[in-house]
Amino acid sequence: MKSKEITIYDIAKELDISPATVSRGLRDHPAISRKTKKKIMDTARAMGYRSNTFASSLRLKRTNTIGVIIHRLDSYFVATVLAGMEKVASESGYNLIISQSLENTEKEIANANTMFNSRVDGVMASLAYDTEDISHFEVFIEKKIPLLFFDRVYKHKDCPNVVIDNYKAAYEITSHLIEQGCKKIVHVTGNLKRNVYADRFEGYKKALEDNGLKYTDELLIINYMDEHIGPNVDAAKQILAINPLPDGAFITNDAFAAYCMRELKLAGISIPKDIAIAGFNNDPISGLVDPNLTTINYPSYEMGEVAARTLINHLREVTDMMLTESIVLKSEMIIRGSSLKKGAQ
Amino acid sequence: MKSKEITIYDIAKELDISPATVSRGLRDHPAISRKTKKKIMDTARAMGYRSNTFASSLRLKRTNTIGVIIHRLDSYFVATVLAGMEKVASESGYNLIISQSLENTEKEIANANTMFNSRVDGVMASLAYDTEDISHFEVFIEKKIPLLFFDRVYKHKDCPNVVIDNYKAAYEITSHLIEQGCKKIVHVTGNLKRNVYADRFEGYKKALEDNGLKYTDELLIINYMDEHIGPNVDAAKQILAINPLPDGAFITNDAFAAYCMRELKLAGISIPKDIAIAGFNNDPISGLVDPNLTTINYPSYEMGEVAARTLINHLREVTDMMLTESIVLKSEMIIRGSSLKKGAQ
DNA sequence: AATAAAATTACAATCGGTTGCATTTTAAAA
DNA sequence: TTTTAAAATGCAACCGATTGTAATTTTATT
Repeated sequence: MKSKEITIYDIAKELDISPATVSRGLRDHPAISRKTKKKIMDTARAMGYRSNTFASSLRLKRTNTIGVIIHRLDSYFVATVLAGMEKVASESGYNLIISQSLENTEKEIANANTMFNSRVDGVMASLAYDTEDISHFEVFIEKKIPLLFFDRVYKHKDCPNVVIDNYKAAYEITSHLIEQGCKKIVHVTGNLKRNVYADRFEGYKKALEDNGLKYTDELLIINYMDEHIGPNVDAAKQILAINPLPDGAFITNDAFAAYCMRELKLAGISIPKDIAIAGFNNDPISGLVDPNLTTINYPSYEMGEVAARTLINHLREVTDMMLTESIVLKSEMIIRGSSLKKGAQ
Repeated sequence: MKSKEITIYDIAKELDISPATVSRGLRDHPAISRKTKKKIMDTARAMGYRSNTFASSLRLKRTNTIGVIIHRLDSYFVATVLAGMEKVASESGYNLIISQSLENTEKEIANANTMFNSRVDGVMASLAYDTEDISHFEVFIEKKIPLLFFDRVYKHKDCPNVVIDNYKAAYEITSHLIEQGCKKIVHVTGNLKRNVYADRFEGYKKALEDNGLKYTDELLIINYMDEHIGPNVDAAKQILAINPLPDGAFITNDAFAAYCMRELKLAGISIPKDIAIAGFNNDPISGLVDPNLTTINYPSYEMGEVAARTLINHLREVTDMMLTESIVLKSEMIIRGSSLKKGAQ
């Protein structure tokens, strides 16, 4: 004998008014008098009424739900972005539906379809490792469902994106390594088709060039960049295989850099004396490894907040996000022991 | 001119049959002939039909959505649990709505209400740091919406929980410290009202007792256990303030333990020689700090999978989870350098 | 070919909230 | 008191899928 669900019809009957008035009263419609509104509100509370979102969504064609597609939940960076998004969304009365592609394009396509069928009001996405064709996102654009990319973005005229200046950050941190005396800096990074890695690579190369250092392909180590394959030794091994040994390494992920550092240390390399290391993200791990890791502070929580706020404001027609091409957040270098060949500053 | 949404009525008109047949055809109802079904399916695909979930939910009183309430997304442990949940849920056609309490009971209450109003089919929750009264969850129980707790659980006759044996794990790791020669072991942990911390505390005390060591309140350091307050030095300071200095520490969170280790090392303490350290969770950080941290492997991803599977099977009436009181997952100790006073094994 | 049985398909009500427009009530003006 | 305007409320259709029951068609049986 489950307690029956209360509807506006029940409230209407109770107060002997029409359901339409109840509906308007509950939504604070101006055509309803103060007095009636109060009666309705009170009765609704007393009877334990809760609005049926489906009936409402069915009528209004809105869900107050935002879909988020990310590559994986269990990454410090992603979890932090999500935390920021969730905060803003929940403050604004939106629910978040989150799904992970696990770096797999097939799954990303499936997720996009699920979101589409769930009729989310908007979508925030960060692409999987090797997604190139984004036609699975076209459905949103066609149906005018706002779509926004963050971090791993795709430049599309109908999709704003929220990013940091990866090029500049990479340029800056590479320059720092050079300034510390590095002459041969390897770059460990991910799939160069992804904007984040491509931009960092360009920044890195430009810094070398501007400082009279020559870039050769030998210096580029492409890696899967997965924090979760556990102690990854491949990259470290590849570094060690280079002859003569590099004296600097710019690794585009702190967790990954931490694993490399461990392997290098095990191989008897001294950091930063033999090789100076710089990471990316300002993962908490960067402050815990020995020596502490020089890195780029990536405002992940803020990125989540900004992305969510931008999308929600657009949904509410507060602002038109389609006027925006991209939002670039501030990032800054954090210099720590792992790169200080010249000794502490 | 946004393309109009296709409904079963459109398909019905196109094929000159009734909407009822279309509905049944799409859901593979046995009363519809093979031939008609095929026609319906093909036309639906051709016309770009997508089912309207609200209309369906309104009718069926189901949402295929599961609510998850956690304390915070940006915690390694939580993110990993969520990853496991998301995997299982998405495989089974369920969406996950995730909201974080940020360790705040007020927000947890608000989240529970949102979930309730969103009419989730079921809920998985891990309690906030100091939630004691769980009456905000009673609505689910009253409305027979299955509710399951994981990790930070609350024993309630209508709510199964998924946990590890915190008592045993703590007993084991404390015994290990003792076996390594520790005579004075401090315990750094969280709010003892939370089962996870209470159970670990009991296991720790029992291990001391069984080995003839005396427990005194001086050895207990209660801390907020937040990985995100950044370099937390309080606990480390408190340890250093104890006279004579302890020779062992069991800290119930790896990230937290890592921060403590850093502070202790800065204070000139040698680990494990002066103080042996043990953590909890098997956070990746445990394998990166120096020395590597002895810890308990907490099967977080598996916990997420198990919790989600249990709830979904219940929703699908495959199994009746209400027959289960709790599911205890295996955990095991991982011995690493931070606790090996007697040298590597 | 006639009839019964089985297999398909259609009708119409339902789920609960929303909203354009019509109607009633109340207040203000004449 | 009557007229008119403004404010408040009600009517009824609609959103799209589902389903019990009735109606129709097909197939099998004699």
